Amino acid sequence: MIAIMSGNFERLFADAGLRDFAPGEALFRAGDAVVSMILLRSGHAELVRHTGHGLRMILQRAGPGQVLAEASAWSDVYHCDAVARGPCRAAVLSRRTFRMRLKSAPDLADTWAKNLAQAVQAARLRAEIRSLPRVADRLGAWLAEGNRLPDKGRWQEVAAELGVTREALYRELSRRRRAG
Amino acid sequence: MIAIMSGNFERLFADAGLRDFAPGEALFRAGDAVVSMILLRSGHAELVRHTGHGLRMILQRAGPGQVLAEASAWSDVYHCDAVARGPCRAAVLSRRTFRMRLKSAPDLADTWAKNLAQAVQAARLRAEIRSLPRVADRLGAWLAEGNRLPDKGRWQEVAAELGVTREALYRELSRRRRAG
DNA sequence: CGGCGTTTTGAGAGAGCTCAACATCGGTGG
DNA sequence: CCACCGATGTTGAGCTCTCTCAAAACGCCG
Repeated sequence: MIAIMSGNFERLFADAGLRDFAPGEALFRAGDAVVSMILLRSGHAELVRHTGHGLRMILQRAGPGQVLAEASAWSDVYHCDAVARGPCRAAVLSRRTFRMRLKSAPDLADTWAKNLAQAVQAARLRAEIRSLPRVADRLGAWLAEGNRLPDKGRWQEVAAELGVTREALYRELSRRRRAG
Repeated sequence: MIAIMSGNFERLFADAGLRDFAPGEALFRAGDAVVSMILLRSGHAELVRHTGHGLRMILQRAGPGQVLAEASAWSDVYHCDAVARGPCRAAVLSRRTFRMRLKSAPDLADTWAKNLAQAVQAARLRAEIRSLPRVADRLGAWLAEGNRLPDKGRWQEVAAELGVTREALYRELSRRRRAG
C-alpha cells in the first residue's frame, strides 16, 4: 500500500553504504544537519512532526525502495524526526554525492523528478480522500484508485492510510460484507 | 495560501506562449493527450478528478507561478480535468521542449526537482492535517505551520484547505475570538 | 436601493471517536 | 498438549463533533 513505486534508484544508490537501525531507533531528528540521503532497503520508517501542541503528525510512512524526506536534499536541516518501525536497513549516500550525480546524469535526475512528481500526485490524492467526511466514501475512493484490501492482519494499515480509527474501518468492512 | 513558493521557472517558461482561458473553461480534460506543460501566470485553476461514484475530488488548486499536473511531464495522457476558476492566463510550453531543457540544463532540473520535493512536503502535511478529526486541531496545526488567516472574504478558502465546511470553520473562529 | 456573496448563528440528525468487552489467531514456554 | 500472552478483529453503547438545512445580518458594488 501507499504504493509509490519502485523508482529505479539503483544507480543512484548503487555504491551507497548500508546501515541497520533497531526498532524505535531514530534515523535522524528534527534539527539535525542533513549530511546524507537515505533510501530504505528493508523495513519501515515513519517521519514524525511534533506541532508543539502535543499533536504528533506522521508525514511519511516509508517502505523499501523509498527515499526518506526527499526535500532534505535541498535543506541543511531536518524538519522532522524519522524513526524505525521495526528493524530497518537503509542505503546511505552523501548528500553532496547525491546532488552531484543528479547534476551530471540527466537520466538520473529525470527518474528522481518523476518519482517526486508521482509522490506529489499520491499525496494530493491522499489529502483529498482524507477530506471526505464518511468512511464509506474514503474507502470507496481509495479502492477506486486501484488499491486492494491487504490480507487480514494488515487492515489497520488501511485505516491509518484513510485517516480513520480501526473500529470505523472494521464496521465499514462488515457493512460491505453484509451488503455484498 | 497553499503557498508553495516561487520556484523560479522564468528561464524554463521564458519564451513560452501565452494563452488565456475564460472562467469555467477547461485547460485540459482527462484522457487528452499531453502535449504541453502549463504554468499559471494569473488566475486560479483546479484539477478535478471524478471517481465514477459521483465523487468529485479537487487534487490541486493552482495559482500564479504554479505548474499544473506536474506528473503529466511523464505521462502521455491526463488523468484529471483542469478548469479555470475565473479568468486565467497561462504560459504553455511544449512538453518535448520542457523535457529537453531539463535534460540539458542541470540547474533547471534542480530547481524543478526542488519545487516538486516541496510540493510533496506540502501535500503530505495537508493530508496529515485533514486526518485530524476536530476542526480546532486542523486549524491549529495549519496555523502552527506559519500560515496566516487571510482577510475577511477569503475565509472560505481556508475552510477548503482544511477540508471542512465553512460553517464549521466560522464557528471555530468565533470560538477563538471569544476565548482570545 | 437591490442583488449577491460572505459571515454568523441556530437546530437537528447523522457519523465517527472513545471506551469497553470479547472473540480469534499465532507464537511462547511450561 | 495446553496455558498464557499479545496483537488483531468484532461488536456494543454513549458522547461529541461535524455536516446539513435554514435563516438572518453584514458588506460590497452596480
